[in-house]
Amino acid sequence: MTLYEELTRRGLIAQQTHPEQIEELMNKGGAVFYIGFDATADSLHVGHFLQLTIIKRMQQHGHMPILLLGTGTTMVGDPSGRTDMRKMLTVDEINYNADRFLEQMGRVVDTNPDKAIVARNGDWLMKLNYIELLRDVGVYFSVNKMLSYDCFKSRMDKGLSFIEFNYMIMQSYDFLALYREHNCLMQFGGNDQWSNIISGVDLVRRVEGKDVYGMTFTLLATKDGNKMGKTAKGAVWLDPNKTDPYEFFQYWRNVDDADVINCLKLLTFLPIEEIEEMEKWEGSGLNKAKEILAYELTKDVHSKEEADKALATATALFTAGGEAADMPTTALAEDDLTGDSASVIDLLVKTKLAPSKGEARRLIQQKGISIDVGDGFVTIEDIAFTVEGRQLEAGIIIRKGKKVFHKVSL
RNA sequence: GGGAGAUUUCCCGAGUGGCCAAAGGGGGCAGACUGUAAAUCUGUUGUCAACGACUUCGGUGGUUCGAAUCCACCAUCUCCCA
Repeated sequence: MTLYEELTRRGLIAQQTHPEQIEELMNKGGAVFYIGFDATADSLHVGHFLQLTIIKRMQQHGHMPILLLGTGTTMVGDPSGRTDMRKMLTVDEINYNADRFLEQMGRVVDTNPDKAIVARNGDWLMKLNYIELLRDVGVYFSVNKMLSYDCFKSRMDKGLSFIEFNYMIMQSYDFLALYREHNCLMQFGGNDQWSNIISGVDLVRRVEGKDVYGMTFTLLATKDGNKMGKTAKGAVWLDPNKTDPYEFFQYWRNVDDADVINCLKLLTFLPIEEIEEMEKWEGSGLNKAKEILAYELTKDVHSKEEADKALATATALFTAGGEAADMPTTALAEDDLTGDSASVIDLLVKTKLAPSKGEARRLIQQKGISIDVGDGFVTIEDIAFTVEGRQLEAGIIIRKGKKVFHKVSL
């Protein structure tokens, strides 16, 4: 099976400008392509991870990726898929974020100079001269056409500032710059990048008279079209300090039945045949598929050790028997105690299981809290319940609802 | 530059002087049912020393016994005209 066939079979390909040429380039090997990453946060998220898996697959087939860090484009801010303007970031913030990106990328793809080119578009975008740019590049952009793109249409009533309107031009210029510098022939990205990508393809054709190609990948979304990788608390980050590996594991362990197979296909490196086999599993059998998904992703994003630990912890907590080694833990200090004990309410707040004491009270009243001081979980019924200092020294486990476990020690 | 309108709790959105910690929906959290799923039903969703108190309705000041609601100024946003 060729790489192109595999991507197709996994349902990864969303849109492409020149299907035959792209397929040919991909099957031949040695193609230079790029994917851009705007440094809008200090960690990558699962959407970025999907792009990274593509880069990895391409590397495995002997292609040369350009990892483009958007140090310049982030100064402008991509309006695609947004209903309001992004927060403006400072140069320092952007550079800091870009460095974090690069660190994290190294865990998924090969960033060695002979296997990948790392570029920062700030290097050329920041040097652009306004009038020159208008004359050299601006002439090729039709405002009428730009306005007809979906990414701008949706902003017509909400308002769209000129800076955001220019984002597309910046991204198009990147393609031109990378084509000139590295003979880069393809740009990939998430499907929300389609209009930015095709305008880059257009620009290179108009300026250089050269056909370059663009392809987008399916966005990671649930069956009913919601973005995946978001929780009430925010995004699911790849940075273990922002989303700890156990939480990361749990996120995937808990996806809807309807989404497991899709996630396996889009995000994991498991052979497609194996996944298609799982597609036949039904009902509670899918539980196993979710476990596989969670394990595979934790392994690919963090490490095999972290994945093993998370799996062992989950098994221990949910099916009993076994050591619950890896779970969020809070270590208390002596002065967190009142006398020689601590009230559950305080513990809930200190562990951040409850944001306020009122919330903590409510949880207890609704029988949502149970505690294991060494001999199994007991539901706490009394708001004034306290835990002894010596019990804390031995370590206790607080359980909130069904799925949230937290260890407390002294 | 001129005119019209908007700004409410996590989000949307009601509320136009006391009955407002503020309807309704969404989302979140918990309980039941389950498969660590979905759907459904129930409870809950500002803070606290909690049948009470305190802080909130863009900001600042004012009117009033009493303001999310009225007035003034400021800020931000949208629309229309130039």
